[in-house]
Amino acid sequence: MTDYITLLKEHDLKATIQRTSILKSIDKAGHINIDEIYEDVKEQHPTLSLATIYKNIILMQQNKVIVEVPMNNQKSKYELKKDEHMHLICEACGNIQDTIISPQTQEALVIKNFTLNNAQINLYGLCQTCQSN
Amino acid sequence: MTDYITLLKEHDLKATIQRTSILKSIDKAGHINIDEIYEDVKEQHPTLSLATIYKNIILMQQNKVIVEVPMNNQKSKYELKKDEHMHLICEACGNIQDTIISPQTQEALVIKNFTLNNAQINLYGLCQTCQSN
DNA sequence: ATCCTTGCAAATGATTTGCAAGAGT
DNA sequence: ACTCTTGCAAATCATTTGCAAGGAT
Repeated sequence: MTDYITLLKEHDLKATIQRTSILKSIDKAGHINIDEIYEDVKEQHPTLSLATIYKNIILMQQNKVIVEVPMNNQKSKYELKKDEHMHLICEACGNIQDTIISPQTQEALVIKNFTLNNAQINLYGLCQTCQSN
Repeated sequence: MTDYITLLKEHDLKATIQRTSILKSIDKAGHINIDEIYEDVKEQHPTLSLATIYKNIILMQQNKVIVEVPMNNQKSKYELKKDEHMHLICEACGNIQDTIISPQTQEALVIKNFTLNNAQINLYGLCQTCQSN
């Protein structure tokens, strides 16, 4: 298990119960939206409010602890910041799977006259399980 | 100029003034969000309501006339559906530029055990103009 | 001790809905 | 003529804010 307290402090954020709980929830789920975090986190901390989650999601994004994954027609999900990767998003079951970006693709993302900061590669389709149904 | 009436009918939608106006607005801008469409479209059709835009954006997405481009921390933008391409999104000026996906990258997007439907490749960074400022 | 964070309730903003009147085929 | 679409206002849902009390360093 990652040490969420250290993670927060490394990014200049105070380590509160609320923040470590939110991080634990994101980490456990992999990719999760705000309402789902709220549902999850309430079990251990019934008084933790939605407003607190909103405030901290914004803060932790700014401080690069987490990353937003924008979804088509759905609420954004969030994940812990890690190396760049692609998302395979199943349009049937909503599941998101991480996949590495091949070196060839990496190269193709180097574009003339554009300074790349962050690449979002989201592939929408059907996961293995949903293909067979 | 594309014929929006034909475009709509081909996708089983009635051709109303409201819809052709929205399409014209999207086409003109390239990438545009709902509020911007509203501002634009009101000039010619002051009575056209926001609710109508929302309803039609949903409908035209379902009928594959337009495509949503989800933005990090901003309202989604919309574009006319066309061949797959990448988006170079400038984090400074907000401008979006379309770029083709190289054949090598195309290949790399063919993933085992995943049926690809639609690829969203969004590169966030600085455009040429904003680099020099 | 100080400054930051939380939780609540209220405010704001975005999106959706119901319905009667009007438009498209 | 028939059915779908529009515009309005109201309803709902999502997100943000202000503030007093509590927590982290």
